[in-house]
Amino acid sequence: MTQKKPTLVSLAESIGVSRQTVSNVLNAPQRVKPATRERVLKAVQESGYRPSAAARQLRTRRSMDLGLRLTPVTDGINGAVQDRFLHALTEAAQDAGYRLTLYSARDDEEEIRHIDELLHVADLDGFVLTGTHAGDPRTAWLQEHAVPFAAFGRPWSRTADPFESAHPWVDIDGAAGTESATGFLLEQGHRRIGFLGWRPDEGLGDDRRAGWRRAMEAAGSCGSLNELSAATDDDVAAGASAVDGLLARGVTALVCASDSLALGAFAQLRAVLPPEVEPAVVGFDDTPVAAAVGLSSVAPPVADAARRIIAVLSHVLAGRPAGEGPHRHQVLKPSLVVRKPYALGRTVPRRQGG
Amino acid sequence: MTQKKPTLVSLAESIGVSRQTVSNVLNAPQRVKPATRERVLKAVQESGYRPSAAARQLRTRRSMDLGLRLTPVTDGINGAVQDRFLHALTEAAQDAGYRLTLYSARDDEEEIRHIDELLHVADLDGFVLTGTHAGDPRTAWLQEHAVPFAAFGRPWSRTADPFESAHPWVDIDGAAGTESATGFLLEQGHRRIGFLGWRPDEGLGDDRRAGWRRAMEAAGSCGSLNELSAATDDDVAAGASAVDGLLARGVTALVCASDSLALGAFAQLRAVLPPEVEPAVVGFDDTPVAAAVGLSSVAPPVADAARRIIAVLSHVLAGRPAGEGPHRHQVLKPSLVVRKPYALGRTVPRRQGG
DNA sequence: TTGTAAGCGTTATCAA
DNA sequence: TTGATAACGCTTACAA
Repeated sequence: MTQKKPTLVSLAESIGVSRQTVSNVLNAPQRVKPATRERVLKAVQESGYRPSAAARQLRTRRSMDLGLRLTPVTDGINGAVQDRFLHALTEAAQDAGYRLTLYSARDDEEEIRHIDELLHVADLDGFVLTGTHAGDPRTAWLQEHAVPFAAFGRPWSRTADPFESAHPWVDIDGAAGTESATGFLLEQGHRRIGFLGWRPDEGLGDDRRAGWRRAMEAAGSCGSLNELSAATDDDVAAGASAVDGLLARGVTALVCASDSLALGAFAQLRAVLPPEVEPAVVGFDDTPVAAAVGLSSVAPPVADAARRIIAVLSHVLAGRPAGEGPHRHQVLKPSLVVRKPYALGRTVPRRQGG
Repeated sequence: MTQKKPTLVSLAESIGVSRQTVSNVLNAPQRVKPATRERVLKAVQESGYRPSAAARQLRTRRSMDLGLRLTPVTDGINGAVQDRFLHALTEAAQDAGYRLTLYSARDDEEEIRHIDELLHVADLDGFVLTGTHAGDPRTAWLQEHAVPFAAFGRPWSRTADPFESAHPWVDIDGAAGTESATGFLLEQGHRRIGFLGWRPDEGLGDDRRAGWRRAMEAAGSCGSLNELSAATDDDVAAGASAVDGLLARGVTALVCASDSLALGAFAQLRAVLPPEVEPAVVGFDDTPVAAAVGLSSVAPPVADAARRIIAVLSHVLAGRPAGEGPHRHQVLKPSLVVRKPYALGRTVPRRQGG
């Protein structure tokens, strides 16, 4: 039943060639005479021989294994993005001949320790970084130690140009996303469109806010833009409680930095507005929650991003020159998913705790 | 900057002992004289030496690596369970000294091919199976090939006793979950409580239906139970469209086999019932969507399950006898999370009795 | 075009 | 208690 696994040697012996010939057939077929090549390949097929990754790794110093940190699911809503990303990344890595090893870390420092450990112990070939932010210690560490990696997220910095960055990265154009969301609301006739986002972060959040601002300014709404913008924590309750202030300033529609915020805002608007007025809210990330409650949302092409990340990273790992191959810095445009809200309820959402 | 990685040999030379002594300090400390042991350990610390997994694996034939399939996120709602499970599993594996390798497969046959491949190539020590079902070809294959594994999900079968199963598994007691959900609705005064589930599957779905049935029978509702039960696909739309038929049969409250179904049913009830009537619906899995919408739901202890799976599996892999150590077959009771619709973020968890 | 020799870093075996 | 020797399965360099 369970057959003993053939090795290069046992296979070579069984067909009367040296183990080197078999290795060549697999790694440098052109060096082997077609006739013997055929014979060897047939034997490989029949025996089900697969080279041992450990042995190969020991010799070549390449593990064909990539590392990815799994961040704790904070909120469950925005966590869905990680889920989709992970899945696409697994498939892309698999297709490219790489395996994916997960590790879990609470913060950047812990992640660095894990990377260091995995580098020593398992000889990982490279890493995929997610959630890059201003002053990210991980990119610095990896570059210092000459570890190949690609980031999902540009290197946020006020001073440096991300397109000059030494490491490859793929990112979503958040600004373009909120810009098109704002454009959509403008088309619907809204003029005082608010933005509900996070506190200034020199990163993701500011980028999304910038897109809204750009669209508003292009539409001629200058001057009072600051008062249409709110900055809070990233959860449903915070989204709900920010709404009243914005309404007081005459806001009739909202672009949000996340689906969590959007959902909170949406629920609150449902509670406050007259029943015949449909709340005009657009979220960000197109999570299952948005789909479930019928919330419009900006949909980042995470699966595409994952594939591109593997493409650049494996290009780098193959030792190919940076000039050819996939672009080392890519910004992907999100799309807008427009939905009609379900009638889920009219109750007032409340802030947890106090 | 980047220091050259020390090896067993270089480390041994640097302190003037044989490489074997260093190896012994690490793997069989009791065989080494305390004095030298100290000396070696100190050198290990200072040099930051870590044994190479590949070399060790080549020698010991153990990879300290476990495999897990990542199933495609079908619906996004129920997928959240996989996310939580994966996270807990990663941490547990990490803590137990194992690494986790992911692979993606569309169906059981493809999974088996991947397992076979990973076994040959990467010498994985074991696998974690999820989503077991009646007539599962994977368990058969793994047993036939003597591959260690543990399943999240009992071996569903009409004939065989799952507790007699040869392989370890951990499962959620779905019936207990729906039973307590039904009990909760009974307490609220409902009498005609419907069940909205999937078509008969000799597995997960039937189990959840059975719990509802048990609670209803215990409450004296015999006879007409079948007409209170509906079976559909597992998505929001199907949940919504099943509602009318159930209402026509006098159902006043619903226990659902998933949050997708529950959400659909809930939305439909909101649309159909008079505004002052709060729909009484309980979902299953306690997904972020349920939390966001304020839907009561049965919460399976997935994180706990993940930890227990790693515990049994690593017990098996350590070659320990089945008699001692963690139980090889474990059924975990879910809890019921009671929410008020749209009381966003405000949850009242209830403990499940007995 | 094919075969031989050496070595990747570790642990198992056994002798000192 | 310690150390020498021999693998584990593979690839690289070089010789035939």
